[in-house]
Amino acid sequence: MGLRERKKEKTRVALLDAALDLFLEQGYDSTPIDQIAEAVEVSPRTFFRYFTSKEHLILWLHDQVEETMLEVLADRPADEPPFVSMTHALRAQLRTMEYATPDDVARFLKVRRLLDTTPHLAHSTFARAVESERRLVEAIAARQGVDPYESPLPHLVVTFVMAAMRIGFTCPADPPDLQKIVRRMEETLQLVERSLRPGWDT
Amino acid sequence: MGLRERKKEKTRVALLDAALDLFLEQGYDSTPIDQIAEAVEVSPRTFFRYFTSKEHLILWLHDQVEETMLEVLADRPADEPPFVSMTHALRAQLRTMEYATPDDVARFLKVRRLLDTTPHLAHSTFARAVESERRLVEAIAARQGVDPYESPLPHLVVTFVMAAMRIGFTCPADPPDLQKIVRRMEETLQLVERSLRPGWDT
DNA sequence: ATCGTGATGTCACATACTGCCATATGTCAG
DNA sequence: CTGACATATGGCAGTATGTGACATCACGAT
Repeated sequence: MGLRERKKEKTRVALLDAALDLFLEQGYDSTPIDQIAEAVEVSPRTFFRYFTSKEHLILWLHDQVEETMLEVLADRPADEPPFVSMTHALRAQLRTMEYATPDDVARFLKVRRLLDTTPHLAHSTFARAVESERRLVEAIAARQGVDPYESPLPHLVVTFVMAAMRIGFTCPADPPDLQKIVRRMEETLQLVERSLRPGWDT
Repeated sequence: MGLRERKKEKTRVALLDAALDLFLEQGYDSTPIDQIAEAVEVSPRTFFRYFTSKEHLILWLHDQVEETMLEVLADRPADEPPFVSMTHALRAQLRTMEYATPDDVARFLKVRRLLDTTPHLAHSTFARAVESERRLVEAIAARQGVDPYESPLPHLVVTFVMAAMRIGFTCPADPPDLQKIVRRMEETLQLVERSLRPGWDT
């Protein structure tokens, strides 16, 4: 990896970390872009070349999650029942979270805490989650060769599985503990699996 | 109802209708607030006294839906299984949509068409939907006397039922036909009911 | 008729973003 | 090592969203 790319990556992480700390310290709305740019000694104009908007700072981690889930989904055998594939994709993500680096864990928890105090950001996050689910639906529908806007089944499969993630994420972080969040997601997923009638998705 | 209130209501609807027509004509992003205010001969500052933001124009109808669902939920007998109460709340909403006034139907379909061409607005709408679900979860949890952040059950109940609404809403409106949308929501809800194992929510 | 309350308009202002062009810096070929 | 190219960055000007403060006007109760 060239010097250029490394430098860019460094700037991106620096902007993210500076922003998270400033947000937690003095509030999201009270932190202008200029201040974030100032903290990492970068022009405000440059900020928008790394993140399309202020919100995007918060959604960026989320985008990474979506990406890995789509990759796992693509690697599952094509003849596997879609619900099972989805549970695998979610569990792979849970494992990724369990074994994340301390820095990543810290960032995740900072975002999590921020969402508790800034409803607007929570909304954006859920909006992005819905968007992710739409892409997952399309992936599953494509694999089955059905039109996702004709059959509701792919949509239901995704909704049922992702419910576990959303519910686990919603429980208040007090104190913030990633392991606890992951465990709750796993428990909820098992509850969903138990609640469904065998063969419901055929 | 006094003249004052009637006038306010008239202004609100005028702003909404003018905005929807302008948005559909020339696009959401290309329509500044000033133009909407100009169209109903009101100062831009006044616009923000009726709608907290440009997005709020689109979310306003949605807020009405949430309100009626919460009311229906509150009227259901306390000993009814929560999942059944939720299905009643949703079906009440479906009936409201079926028998809406032509003006309301037109507004609904305009919003629906707008969401197809403006992803950003679709995101906001879904974010608001998640927020509504949160309030429904709290209502159901309160009725059962459980902490919604301890037990995942109220959350699952709401997610499962509202999935039908979301999926029905998502199908493309081509041509826009409210009856078709309502029918699709009802079908999906029945599919959800069939997919769940009896007694799953106890 | 009049007075108080609430709706509206006007102005000033902070902040989020965007386009444009000049400059600086990494990259690669010779 | 050097020059040419590509790309990242900075600065500036401009547009749009949203907010606070204050004056003015219209409705409504007495």
